[in-house]
Amino acid sequence: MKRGTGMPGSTAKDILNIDRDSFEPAYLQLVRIFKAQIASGKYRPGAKLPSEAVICKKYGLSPMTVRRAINLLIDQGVVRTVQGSGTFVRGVKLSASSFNLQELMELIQDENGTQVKVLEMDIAKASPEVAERLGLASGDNVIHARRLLLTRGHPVVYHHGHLLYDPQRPIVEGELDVTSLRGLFSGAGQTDIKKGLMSVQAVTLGEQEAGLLKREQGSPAFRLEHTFYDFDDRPVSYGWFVCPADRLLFTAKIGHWDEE
Amino acid sequence: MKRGTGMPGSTAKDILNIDRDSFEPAYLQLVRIFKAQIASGKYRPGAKLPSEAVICKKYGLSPMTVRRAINLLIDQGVVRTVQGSGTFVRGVKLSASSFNLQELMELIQDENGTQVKVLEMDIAKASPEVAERLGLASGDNVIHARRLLLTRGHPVVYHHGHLLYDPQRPIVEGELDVTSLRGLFSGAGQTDIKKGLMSVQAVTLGEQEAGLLKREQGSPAFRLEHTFYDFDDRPVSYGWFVCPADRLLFTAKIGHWDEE
DNA sequence: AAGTGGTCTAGACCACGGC
DNA sequence: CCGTGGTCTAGACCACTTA
Repeated sequence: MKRGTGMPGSTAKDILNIDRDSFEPAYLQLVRIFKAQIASGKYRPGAKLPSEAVICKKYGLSPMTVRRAINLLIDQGVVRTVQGSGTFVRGVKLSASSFNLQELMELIQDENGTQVKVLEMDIAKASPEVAERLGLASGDNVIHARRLLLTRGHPVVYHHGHLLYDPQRPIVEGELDVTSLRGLFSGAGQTDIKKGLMSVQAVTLGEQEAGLLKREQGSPAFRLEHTFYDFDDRPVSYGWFVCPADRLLFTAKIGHWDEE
Repeated sequence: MKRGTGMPGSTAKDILNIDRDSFEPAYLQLVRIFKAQIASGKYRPGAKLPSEAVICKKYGLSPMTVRRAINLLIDQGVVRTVQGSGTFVRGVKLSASSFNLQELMELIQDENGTQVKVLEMDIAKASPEVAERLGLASGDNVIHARRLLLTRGHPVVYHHGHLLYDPQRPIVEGELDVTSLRGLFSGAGQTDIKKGLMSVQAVTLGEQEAGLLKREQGSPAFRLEHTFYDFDDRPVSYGWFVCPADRLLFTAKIGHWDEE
């Protein structure tokens, strides 16, 4: 009676019922069942789901297991619970849209032919703006980096970064070459950075950027600004990525989708 | 011995320990405790947390409660678990950045002085592109809407939308005036829309848009395209919002922050 | 008062990793 | 082998809503 290969005696794909022999945990099966029923229109936004006790009986599960499934549905924004009243299906709300950097990541992690061209990499005096961002005095030394990322020979992202220069500390290792960016995106290694603040802006390309990215001056692009902090809450890295609009797009699904 | 007002005998703010009399559930307290310890640097990225059994003993909690806390930390991207091995603190990864429409929402929901100026609202033949998006034949009727949102008299968002025109069905009610947009953003009402697809692009303003939004032609802006579907999976609404770059910015926090 | 969601217990058995 | 995370049970008590 343990999970393992698949279905023993039950009919092939018995959706809407818990298969105790499935590799898939019962609570996930329950989540799937309710999402399917909502997507099918059986439960419309605003509708009330059966009470937890009823669900327990119907599927032969213990309250904790049912609760776990419902908590997942809540986290995913599918339902809403009101204590003492019931569990209700949520409507679509635009503000629930959540965009991530998946697309940008895939651009950079294109293993086939991503290369980094270092345009500049040296130690320089911080400009007033950079000094403020990094919490330094104007004129302090920072590592200044300008890089161009190319996939299959075509420029796709321009990065301009400023790193804290502190002879004491081993340079925030990684930020200095290709691996660096890959590491930041994939999350490997990284033990010196505690947190970061990111923002996305819409901009038009200046003369220099346009030249580097081989686009028309004034053409639209995303500007992704970042500030990273170490475990002492000191900002250690400030900079931005510029990516032409024709190479990048953020997408999001909202509401009730049958499958991910 | 039940949850209620606050602390009975324990010292004021005994962080790092579970207060059984707090209004805050034990599992949330545990989450807070671990996040604080990680943010403080006690557990660095890559470090291994105590085993669940140890945590149970240390805080006098049952396994399910501890597990629930850890599951939350996993969902929040704070830790990663490896079966048979342990629970480990995750490093910062750029691709975890998640942006939402909070900022845009606040623009529109500025109760003080948001108003909608309807520029156009009529029934027209669908253009080939719109027809394709809405799954219609070119030339079918659609409701065509162009609106300008202003806060305190200043234009901030331009919306261009196309709605399925079907005499059969009560018009996807809401999409037609201010309340509409508010409703979509806040998620009130809405029982006819099942799901939506959104995308964010960087663009430059055309002549007409620039005029309406009182900006320079060619200045940068966000274009937020949307397609909404009903419970029969028919696209019922296609359109886009245009918002000048100087009025909008998407931000995200990644990594380990002490407080939200 | 009855029904609902919310939290929590004290175990159980399993699958997996490393010694 | 033992320790780890992963799932699940069969209840308990509480707070809240509704009538």
